[in-house]
Amino acid sequence: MAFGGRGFAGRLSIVVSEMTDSVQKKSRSRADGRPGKRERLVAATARVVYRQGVERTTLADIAAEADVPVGNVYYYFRTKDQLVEAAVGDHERRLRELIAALAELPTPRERLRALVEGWVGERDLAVRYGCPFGTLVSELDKREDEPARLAADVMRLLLDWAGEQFRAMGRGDDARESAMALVGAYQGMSLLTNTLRDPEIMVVQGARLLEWIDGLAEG
Amino acid sequence: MAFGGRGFAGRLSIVVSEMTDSVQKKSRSRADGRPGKRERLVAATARVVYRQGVERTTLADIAAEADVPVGNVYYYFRTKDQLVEAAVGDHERRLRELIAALAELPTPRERLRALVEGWVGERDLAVRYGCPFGTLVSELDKREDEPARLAADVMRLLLDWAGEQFRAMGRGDDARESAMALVGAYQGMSLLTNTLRDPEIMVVQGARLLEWIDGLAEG
Amino acid sequence: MAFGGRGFAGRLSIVVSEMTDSVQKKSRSRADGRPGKRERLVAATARVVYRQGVERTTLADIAAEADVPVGNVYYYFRTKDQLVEAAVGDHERRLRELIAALAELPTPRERLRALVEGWVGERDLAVRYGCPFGTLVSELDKREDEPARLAADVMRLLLDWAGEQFRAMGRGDDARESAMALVGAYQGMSLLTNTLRDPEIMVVQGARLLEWIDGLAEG
Amino acid sequence: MAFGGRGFAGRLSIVVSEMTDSVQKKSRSRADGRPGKRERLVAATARVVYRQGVERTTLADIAAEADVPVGNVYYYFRTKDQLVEAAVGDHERRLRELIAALAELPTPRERLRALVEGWVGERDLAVRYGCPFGTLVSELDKREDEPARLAADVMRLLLDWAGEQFRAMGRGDDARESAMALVGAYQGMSLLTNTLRDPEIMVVQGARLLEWIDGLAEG
DNA sequence: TATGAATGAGACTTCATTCAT
DNA sequence: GATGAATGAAGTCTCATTCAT
Repeated sequence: MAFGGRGFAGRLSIVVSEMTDSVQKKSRSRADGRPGKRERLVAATARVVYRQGVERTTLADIAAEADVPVGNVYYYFRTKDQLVEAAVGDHERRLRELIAALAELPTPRERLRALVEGWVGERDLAVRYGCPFGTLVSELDKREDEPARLAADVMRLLLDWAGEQFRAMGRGDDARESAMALVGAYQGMSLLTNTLRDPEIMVVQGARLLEWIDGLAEG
Repeated sequence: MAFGGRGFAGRLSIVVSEMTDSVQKKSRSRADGRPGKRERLVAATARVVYRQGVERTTLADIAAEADVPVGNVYYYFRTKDQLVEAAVGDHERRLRELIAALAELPTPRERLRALVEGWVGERDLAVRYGCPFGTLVSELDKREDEPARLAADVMRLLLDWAGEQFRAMGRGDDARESAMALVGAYQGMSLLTNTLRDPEIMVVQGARLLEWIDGLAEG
Repeated sequence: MAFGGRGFAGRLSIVVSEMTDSVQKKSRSRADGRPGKRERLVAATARVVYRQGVERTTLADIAAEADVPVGNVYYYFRTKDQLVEAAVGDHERRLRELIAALAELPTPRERLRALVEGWVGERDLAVRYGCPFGTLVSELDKREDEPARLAADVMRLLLDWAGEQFRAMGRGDDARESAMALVGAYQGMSLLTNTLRDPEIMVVQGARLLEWIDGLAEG
Repeated sequence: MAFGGRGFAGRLSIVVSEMTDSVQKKSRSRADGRPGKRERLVAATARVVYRQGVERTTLADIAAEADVPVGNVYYYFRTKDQLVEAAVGDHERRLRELIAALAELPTPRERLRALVEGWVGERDLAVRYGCPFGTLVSELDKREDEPARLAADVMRLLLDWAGEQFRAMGRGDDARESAMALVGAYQGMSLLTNTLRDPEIMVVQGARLLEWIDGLAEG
């Protein structure tokens, strides 16, 4: 899930662009001007898996996207599954960054609004490949292994955060229910946007969500 | 998409059970007491793909599920993709049957309610594997081939039907928008139900949808 | 080898057309207006094998070309090899017909000339698929089984006949050698015509052969 | 095409033996005493295809002949066709080597003679499997793909070279025609030699070619 | 650490041949 | 005799993983 987007005063744009850009040769998290291979591999996995799905993605694809020799991948990750787990972890990292960014907004209502606006802002991505995290979860949910469990945890993180916002708005009774509705609606509209290749769906459904949020009484 | 469920006076239960049962050796669509192999293969594909996803499903899996020798599969389908296309077609068939069954209800509101109740009725399936059609679509959406296009068509069929119901309720202005919200909500809650392995999500979110439908003014 | 062609007063055109035409539904060697299935299968084999080569030709290809159900082929021929043998036999039959037709010409020189002219007349076939018999022989020669042996026999038949003509021209000493030169030249020019897809090669090299034949002293 | 043979002062024997020998474990183009795998695979392909034909040759055959695990073949060549293309390229390489060797002879007449003598010198090979290149071309000519086109190019290379020799002998008018006659004759006699399993055919027909070459006036 | 190369299990697919009716 | 369907061996190709250096 590109959990947030450009809507929130551009603050989330970097988070999103990570999902968009391919090999970044000029990052500078290391002396030689590139992120470490481990990071490159994780990011590459997230990106390629987003485009192709887990099963259709080969290690060769990932290695190529990360610009790392295939044989070298195994120095950092013992199996393909560990790479997938790391990619899930990457989604968690982005989610946490998003949450941190949203925390700067004064009210829970504004935070929720910014979240939705971010989603809508990413609609062009959703048109082609759906929700980066949702489509991954959907594929992993068929399985019952570590990657699947980790992915569920990340989903819980988002739901919990959203629940907290609703609670902070005074809706203690149905906070969790509302969180489910919010995130569920996002996942659903992402799927339809992707299936019908129509970005307007995100716009219209996003507006419905904003209206709903605005209409919620404080407590 | 197990498009409908047990909720509607049990009328849809057969439709749903197709997705649940495994090899049926005692069907009777042919003299020897079994459905034709072609049908068996299509149904088997839909079932196994639902459980494992398209890419993780091998022809051997399908052949075994259909109780057909692997080599024989190719007498009926020239490629794995054609099998997937046929499985998508099977989802369409089930959707059309569901729509036909719902047509017997007197008002659009009742039809929409029955649809939602059907979904909720299937929640145990959703808990383990998500929406049979939604998860398939999610996987196929990464592709740009015939199976993907066919799947999109089936999704459109459901959206169009739902749109008609809303229109028949006098909501010409936002009929399509409402259809998107309805189907999107179902897809979203199916995903969350599946991810969190919690059937209650379907119950609670289903109730929200019913409330929403009930609250819609006629025109 | 389309052993002869249109050159010889059109007499050989039928022989050749057999190689060209596809399914002939209006032949009348039987009451129902079609040749027997056995004949159809043999002719179809010769034709498809000519176009595709032995190994690339499947029984399904042959059955389709002969308009015979696949399962039925085995009533007439126990194996694919027997079909190939029969096709070789078909080439022999055509060669014998050609020889019989040529026998009507008064002198051996005229007979040899007619043979060459026939070959040149067939050049458009050779451009696309080479010599019908030569390419078959070339493929079978790698093998050491019955089809290969039969094919060699047919080649011998042609060489023997040509040798007789040269002998009848009084060239007892090198009759066989001349026959080899003649047939070899034909095979070679067919291959080059086919490889370069240039019918003019047949025309030019055919003219050389005619000159050579004309220049041979009687004894 | 074992384009040349032992006739030319033994100079071409190595070229030819490449076609004859099987797995060479004691070559020394690398430190470990074996040629690179890529080379081994190409050579093995040329050899096995020569013996069995393209279609009857499996990757397993090639891998075994090259002493390489089957799965490893695909590290070097992505498809069987690419292996065939490489084998065609190998024939081209041998042809170029032959041409280079022949270039050392002072006159075109001697070069053409040496070519023919080389062919005759290889007759034992031709007896069993025909012309290594001609039989390959014959099979590929039925197709219309890259291997077929490449093979045609190699044939053109030989024809062009031969044409140049005839031209250098002053036969500008019919140089190309003579080249066709020469190469065609070789292909034809190779086929007959192979079909009848008689090496004498090469001797006798080779002698005819030499006589012809000798009899050609300079200009 | 890094890397090209190697490996083998297993996937999809084809097809000659056989079977049941 | 005729036919659709069935069968299984074998072929091509992919890919996660391991190895040797």
